[in-house]
Amino acid sequence: MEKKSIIEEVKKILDKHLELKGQRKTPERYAIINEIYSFRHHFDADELYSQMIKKKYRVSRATIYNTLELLVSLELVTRHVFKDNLAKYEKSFGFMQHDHIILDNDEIIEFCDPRIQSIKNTLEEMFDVKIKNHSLYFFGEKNKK
Amino acid sequence: MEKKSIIEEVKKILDKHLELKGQRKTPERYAIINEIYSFRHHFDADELYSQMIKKKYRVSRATIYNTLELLVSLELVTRHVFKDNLAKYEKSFGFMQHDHIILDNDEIIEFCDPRIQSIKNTLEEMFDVKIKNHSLYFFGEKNKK
DNA sequence: ATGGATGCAAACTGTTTGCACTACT
DNA sequence: AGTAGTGCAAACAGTTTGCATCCAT
Repeated sequence: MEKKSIIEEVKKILDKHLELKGQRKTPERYAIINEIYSFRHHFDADELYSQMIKKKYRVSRATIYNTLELLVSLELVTRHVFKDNLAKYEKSFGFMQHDHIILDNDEIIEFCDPRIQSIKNTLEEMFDVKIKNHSLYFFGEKNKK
Repeated sequence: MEKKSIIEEVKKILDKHLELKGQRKTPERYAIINEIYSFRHHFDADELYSQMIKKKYRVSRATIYNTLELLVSLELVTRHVFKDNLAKYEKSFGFMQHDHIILDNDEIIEFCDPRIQSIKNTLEEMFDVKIKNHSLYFFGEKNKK
């Protein structure tokens, strides 16, 4: 049994979803997810757009935004709002879920803490709600040594 | 010894700050903080502006935004971004600090959990950073009974 | 062939900025 | 009197929308 690469699996998930929903398998959708999974870190809509234009793809901002929305709904991409009025995105399939520390110099530290899950569990019970996701950012600065 | 009302204390803090920094004690600044502390829940810049116009104050959006920024920096007001592209504000002096659960129907539940503090402490030690504040939102929906 | 998806540009929305005027110190 | 702060409107930036066209089915 062969291990599939992440991008292969991701495309398969997209494929399945499009078939199931009767949506079209346009080349743009695959080009965009391909590009997204080539990014190492966070990116914004315009960075994605520019990079695709530079690589001679023919895409529009509208399609970028449409596709990002689709991929976020499939949880293949995660959306962040670190600063105001600028959504950042991040590939999120096959990677460990994590939260972020945003430093003054715009450096971003990723971390994972199980206590956030236990807070979630407490809240679900306490308020009789189903929690679907969360957004957690700590803001700070490096200690001078 | 007499107990001061919250709005009195808040105005005194603003007063002290303005004196210390040599900034002017304009009537707009006091009118705005007065208005803010009359709101029971979260509000956005435009709600604040509209309410003040309705009450026949003469203020501009520029001053609203300037003053909100000032008050946030003094930690007399807290700024949230529940949805994109819309900052919400909330009075924050003399009230217990808390985080939020945002439900699908836009209902907002406030909660307080000490584990978030302990996560903060862990992170400060682990990454040698000083964390100044955080933003935590859970998103979910009410359970059907 | 048909209508879902795209590209393009214009519209939109919350916020910021420039500038002339006002009023606090 | 001098200048920080204001009101106003125009500018701005990221995102959304309307519409003609295209192309996956």
